[in-house]
Amino acid sequence: MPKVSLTKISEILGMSKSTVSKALNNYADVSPNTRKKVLDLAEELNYKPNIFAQNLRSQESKIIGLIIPEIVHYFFSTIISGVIETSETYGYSVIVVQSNDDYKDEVKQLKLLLDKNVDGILLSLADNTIHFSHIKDILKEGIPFVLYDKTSKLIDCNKVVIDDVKAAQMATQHLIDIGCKKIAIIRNHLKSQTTVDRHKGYKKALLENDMLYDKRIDFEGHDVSFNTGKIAADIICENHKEIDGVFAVTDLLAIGALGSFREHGIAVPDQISVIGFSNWFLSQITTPHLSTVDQPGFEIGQTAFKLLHQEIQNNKNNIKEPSKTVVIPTTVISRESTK
Amino acid sequence: MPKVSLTKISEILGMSKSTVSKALNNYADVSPNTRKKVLDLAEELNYKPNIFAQNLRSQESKIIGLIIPEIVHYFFSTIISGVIETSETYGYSVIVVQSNDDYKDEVKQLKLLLDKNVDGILLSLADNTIHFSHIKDILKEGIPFVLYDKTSKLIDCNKVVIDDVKAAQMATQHLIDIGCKKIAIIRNHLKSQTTVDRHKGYKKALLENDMLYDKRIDFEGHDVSFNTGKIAADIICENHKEIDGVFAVTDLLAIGALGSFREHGIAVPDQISVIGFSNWFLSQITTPHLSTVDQPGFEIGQTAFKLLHQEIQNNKNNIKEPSKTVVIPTTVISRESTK
DNA sequence: ATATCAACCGAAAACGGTTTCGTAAAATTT
DNA sequence: AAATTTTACGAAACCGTTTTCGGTTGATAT
Repeated sequence: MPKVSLTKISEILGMSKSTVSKALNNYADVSPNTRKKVLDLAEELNYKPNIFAQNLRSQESKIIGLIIPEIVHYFFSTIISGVIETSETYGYSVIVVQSNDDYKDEVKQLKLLLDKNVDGILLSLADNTIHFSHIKDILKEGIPFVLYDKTSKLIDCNKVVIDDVKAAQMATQHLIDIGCKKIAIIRNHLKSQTTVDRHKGYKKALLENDMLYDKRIDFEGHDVSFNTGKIAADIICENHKEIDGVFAVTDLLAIGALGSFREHGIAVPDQISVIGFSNWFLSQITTPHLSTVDQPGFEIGQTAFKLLHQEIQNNKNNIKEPSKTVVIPTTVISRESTK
Repeated sequence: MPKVSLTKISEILGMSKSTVSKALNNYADVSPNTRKKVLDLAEELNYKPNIFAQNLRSQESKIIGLIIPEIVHYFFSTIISGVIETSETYGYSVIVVQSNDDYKDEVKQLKLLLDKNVDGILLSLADNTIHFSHIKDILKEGIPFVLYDKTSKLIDCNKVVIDDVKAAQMATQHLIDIGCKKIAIIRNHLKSQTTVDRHKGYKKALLENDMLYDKRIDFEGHDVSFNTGKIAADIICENHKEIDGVFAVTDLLAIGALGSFREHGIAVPDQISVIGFSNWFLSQITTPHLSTVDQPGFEIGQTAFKLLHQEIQNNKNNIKEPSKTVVIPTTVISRESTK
């Protein structure tokens, strides 16, 4: 079955490509009569415009690129979902690639997307990205670009983030509000910016409530896994009977701690309250259900796309706007693990 | 900064586009001398071929479409990951769209991808898809297409699936092997094909071990959620003390059951063994860790892409191959919840 | 000296649309 | 009846690349 092109239609109808094109695109200078003839035949032959030709002409693909650290990750998958659903309503599609939270891959994927001539790019920085020339290059070229979630002050572009400091502070404040007197933090190293910020928020809450920051109950693991949370909580059970509240910088750490407490026969929340961070799906199905901070991935993705789309429009109209950073609000979700 | 095209390079160098193009594409009929001049200037001007023009010429985009029922879903996200990683090594990108497990959306997204002129499509059928004309149409057009996970015998195309019957049988057999005498099943309605098959596998295992299928301990909920699992297990605790094994057709159902058993003070696995299905991430971090059936999403995605790629190649070479169905093997993962 | 052949290059068509601009015919105004 | 405007259409350029098909050199073989 031969593809039916605009040219073919024009030949059949004995008119020029121009007229056919105009008829199909609702131009004013085509008579109702010919318009009908064109539309009818197009319908009959099931004509679909060749998008490659349209892309070439318009120099745009209506496709954007999304670089995500990890696809198999609850929080990030909600972001993907937010980006994809929103972009669809604007007539855009999304090519998704993965950086594996690695600088090398990030650079590679960025280049790959540029080679595909996407209309814009959404990126969350890999953990170990400390040089930004690859990003500054594309900003210099004027390619629409927005950073989401993991960003850097050293890059001047549109961003959408959450306020990790404030969110962590609210989580800690929640523990204080329900009566905790000695609150530990479980976290990973301070090379991750989010961890730095959440750590800061934790200390800020303590300070504002005239509680002392105690280095001995600041548990630093080498990652944010279930096991790391478990190990930290093991130490709490053995050496720190005075602790009655735990703020874990991720839900996974918190759930690991929950497991340890159960094994040690320590009742949550009666003896110790636990709050996590991110509101992963699984925090709803632990026993007890985990209190946490909702980090609205869908909304982050949605907002990121909208910013990008705005940039794309501005680009077309030669408008330059100063960069802005949108902060998506977070909320503390109180469930069974805090009381 | 104006985009630098092949034409521009040819003008600067005072030669034809043809020669420049050939130099860049390693054609034999260009002298080492001119080749060097072209390559040097292209390098200097940071020339990037315009992919829109290449697409138009070659009539291919090196992009495939992936239609997934739900993005925010552990199993499906592993499939996405498998498709994306594999396609990358073949030089393809992936546009991801979501059907929300709904027929209407499936049709819409399929059309959307076709309009984008993707080189091929990967699809998992929505639960309520019972007419297949939208799919048969694109098969008729010869567009490379493969079904993964949820498929239908009524569609003649390449497929990649798991053997749900066999997997469920193995899961049940595992319970029997460890000594369970009375095994319940927790599932949703039989409108879902996967549920039908897993149900079948459960009964098959019972039959082969001369155990009676008992309708009263075949628990049908209206979905496969945590809560449904919990409710079913509540009934088990109250009315069916004889049950010493539970096969849940999803991990979520199993975890709901686990929660109920804990609340009722029933020890898992000492009093009752529980096995789930899918090996979601969260099955590793429950207490006790959940035994389950590994459903290798990454490999499914990987294989699906490879099949699609084969189809694309065959299409180019005008080769027609008969459809085949690849069955990805599943394995029982024995953890703490069965013993 | 001519015929043969390889090496190198370019003109031009092709992919399939969009859009500008010119113009002939028809309709309207003086 | 002449001047003007509107309507409707088409020619052609353009987007940027690939590839076929000749053709012009210069070197080699006869």
